[in-house]
Amino acid sequence: MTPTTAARPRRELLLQSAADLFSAKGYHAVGIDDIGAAAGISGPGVYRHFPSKSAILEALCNTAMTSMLEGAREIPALHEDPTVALEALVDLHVDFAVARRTLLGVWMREQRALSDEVRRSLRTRLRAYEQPWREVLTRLREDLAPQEVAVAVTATLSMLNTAAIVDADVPADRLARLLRRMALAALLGRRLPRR
Amino acid sequence: MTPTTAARPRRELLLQSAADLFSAKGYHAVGIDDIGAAAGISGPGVYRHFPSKSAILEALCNTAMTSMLEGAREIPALHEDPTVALEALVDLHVDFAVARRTLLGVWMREQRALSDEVRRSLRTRLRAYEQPWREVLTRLREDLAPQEVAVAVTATLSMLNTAAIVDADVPADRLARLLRRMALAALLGRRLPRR
DNA sequence: GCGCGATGTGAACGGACGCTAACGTAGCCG
DNA sequence: CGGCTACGTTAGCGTCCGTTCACATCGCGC
Repeated sequence: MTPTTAARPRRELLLQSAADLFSAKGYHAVGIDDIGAAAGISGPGVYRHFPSKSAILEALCNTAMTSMLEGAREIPALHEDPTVALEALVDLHVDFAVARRTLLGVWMREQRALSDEVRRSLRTRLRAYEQPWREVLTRLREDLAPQEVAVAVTATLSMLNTAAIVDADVPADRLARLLRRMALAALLGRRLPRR
Repeated sequence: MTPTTAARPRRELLLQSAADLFSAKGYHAVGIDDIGAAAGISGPGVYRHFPSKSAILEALCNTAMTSMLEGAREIPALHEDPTVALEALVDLHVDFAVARRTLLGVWMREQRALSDEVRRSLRTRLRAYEQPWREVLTRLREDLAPQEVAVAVTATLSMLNTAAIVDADVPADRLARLLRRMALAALLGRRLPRR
């Protein structure tokens, strides 16, 4: 578990609590008082750490996005073989989706609650995240038009993100392996790619 | 297009307007006044047709669910060959997802706004919808544990539902074919199933 | 013509909730 | 100590919005 209450700075505690609450009940069903209470302070004390409720959500979504981008940036350059690169991308995303499921769930479901401006920024960063996927897939699937490549990537990520929603009665490593296989099959098509 | 305004009963118009608005802005960002205005009446007149705002959302979600269930119920019995049955299920869902994209989008994103009771009911019906998928897939994939089959089905549907979100710059039939292939590949695995 | 149900309207209520205000206290630094 | 900053607390303001009320209007059966 996380190092207990007092040691961890309040701001982190608030983010964690808010993530859990948003994930469980949805952004609009959670009040500022709830968030504060879950972090050990009550109500308006939250405003000592965040300027608004939506700023908390924004921070969570940005954390999620940053976490994703961080890992994926250098993958495609590392491998000449596009199949290997694709496998690396899938692995990376699956691991992330399984490990930070609540954060990912919040990001997926609560974007609507953000201002247009912030949403645009997040969408831009998402496109950046998808970029290496598209590049690699373009090399592997010459039968697909560019927009089809884009759709295939979006659809695959959507499938992988199920990890954030699924009931936890499947052990994490088994879930990860299953999703990994499904994603690669979906992206590469059923005719065996190689080997 | 749909038969114009006056002819169609107001209730249907309200549902259509609400679906469009919810899909575009999200449930919480849409006011009763907006819904009324979009349907040609204003504000509280909506309450002549629905008891509450959430009842409109409920009606929309139920329509979506019913529409899905209706088609899928008798598929698996029709075909002895599980592969054929699976293809039929995929086709059915893809067609639905492409044809009623706004409705599906609302159902996907706005469930949180419903009461627990209604949500439970919808989840139950969703499980019923997924049942034939699980049966067929169980026959085809003896390597998967039952929970894994369930996850695979959920993940696949999640991927197919991307059709409701994707930017419309891919023609519907091409989108449908792409998603169909991806779904079958994901479900059957990359080692060719047969033939 | 006359009740009467169905449908729509503008006005207003009431509760929830995000956020501000005013104030207390503890630690730190000179 | 004196004072500044960081962090909390309780009380309450203001607003938004779903919902209700009281009241028109229209069409229709008797």
